[in-house]
Amino acid sequence: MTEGPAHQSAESDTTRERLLESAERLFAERGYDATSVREITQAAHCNVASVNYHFGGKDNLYLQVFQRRLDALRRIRTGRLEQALEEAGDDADVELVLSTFTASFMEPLIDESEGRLIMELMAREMLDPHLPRHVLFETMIDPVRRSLASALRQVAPGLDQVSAELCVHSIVGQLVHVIHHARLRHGPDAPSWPAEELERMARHITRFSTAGVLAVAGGDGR
Amino acid sequence: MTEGPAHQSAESDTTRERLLESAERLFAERGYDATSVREITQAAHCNVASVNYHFGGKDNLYLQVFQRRLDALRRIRTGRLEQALEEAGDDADVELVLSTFTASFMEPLIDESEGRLIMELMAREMLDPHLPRHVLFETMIDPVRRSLASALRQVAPGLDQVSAELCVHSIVGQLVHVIHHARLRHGPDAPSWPAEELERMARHITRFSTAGVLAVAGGDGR
DNA sequence: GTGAGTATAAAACGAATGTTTTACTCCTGC
DNA sequence: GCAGGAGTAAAACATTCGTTTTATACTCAC
Repeated sequence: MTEGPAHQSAESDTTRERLLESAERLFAERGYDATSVREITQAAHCNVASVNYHFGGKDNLYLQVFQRRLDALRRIRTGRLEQALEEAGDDADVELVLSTFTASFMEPLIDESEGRLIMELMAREMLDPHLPRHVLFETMIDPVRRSLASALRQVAPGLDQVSAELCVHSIVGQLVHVIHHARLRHGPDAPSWPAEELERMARHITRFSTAGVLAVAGGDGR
Repeated sequence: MTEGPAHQSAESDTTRERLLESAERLFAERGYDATSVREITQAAHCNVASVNYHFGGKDNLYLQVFQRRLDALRRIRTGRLEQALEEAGDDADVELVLSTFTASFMEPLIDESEGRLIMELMAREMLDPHLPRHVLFETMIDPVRRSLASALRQVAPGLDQVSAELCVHSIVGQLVHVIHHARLRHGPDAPSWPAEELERMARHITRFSTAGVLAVAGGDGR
């Protein structure tokens, strides 16, 4: 009576999995330092010592939270681009690349909370690193940047490597800004964000950046 | 001998001012939670109790660090835009607005460390708020956004209010991304960042965004 | 000179942190 | 039946945190 054994969604999972889920949510909402091991274990309905038993410490639990999601997220980002370029063949253009990338970037923010949390975690980690220096870059940021730069150069032949990287910066900067903006508008603990607003942002960023890339690729006159 | 009375730059200032400077630097480097009152007072060469004596607490010290800089920074951002529009008169165009705003946004990152620190602080505060909700928005973000949106609509008459705000989002997103990118490249404790690299970024963002704004303002065909 | 007020310093306080120790309950293999 | 490992829980651990208290110089008005 006093202890409901299965009245919550993920109650039947392993303690280890419950810890990962609670930690992911709390780290994303409050950051590494502001989240205590006691809060995590309380949310996971288990003892304080569980974190050290299953993960060896708070820092390694934080690392495992990232490693569980990063590979899948990187494959989505890079895979969608390659797939779209392949399907379009010779019809591929800058707008296709940008709408595809923008969509793959924003999808996790809409449909499921899983992806939104790892985006929040990455944004925090960029500003306040608590992971080994290479983790985020080697398994996520650098491959995605290279993938987008390569795709842009395929559809905009006038784009040299340096300009392509600058355009990647402009596009990613706009998209990351969406995350910050959406959190400030709807709060950090909202389960998901309104799809129509995000889609309006996606259409704008695609249009804005398509013109930007073409201008940079085509020299001053076009 | 053991106590150098004036061997440091700001040694002769008041304890209150030394606290503000140490706090600004440490909060910018490590964030609010990761910076302890003891670290701040040690860096300011004074006692732990000084923070509570002069500011009433860590949270109010943090607030005062912001209030000391925000007004000046807002005036730079908005003032430069009005000044440039006034001087150019009828020759004002989108590129002028964007190069002016980009320059005013990036200048604090180059010439002096004072401005760079408040930029870092604002970036952290956006992700992990520790100020009263309204401070950052009412005295900084909203006025600057309105100023840039207004300037854009003056030089791009086809731009409606909603599209102008979306363009502001795109431009600010790129510029904020520069700060994050520069810190990751050159470390959070670098006194300033290489001017030539920032100027290259500024030129790119201006060109990229000019084309973006014109495309959004001009409808699909132009 | 003296007392009120200001500024600084040293020490102590209670609370919260991550981690470790210890004990208890299962379950499994034999 | 029982040794032994895995999982969990309660308690204690040492540290660190922001803050408060107490005491000590210094200044200036009277």
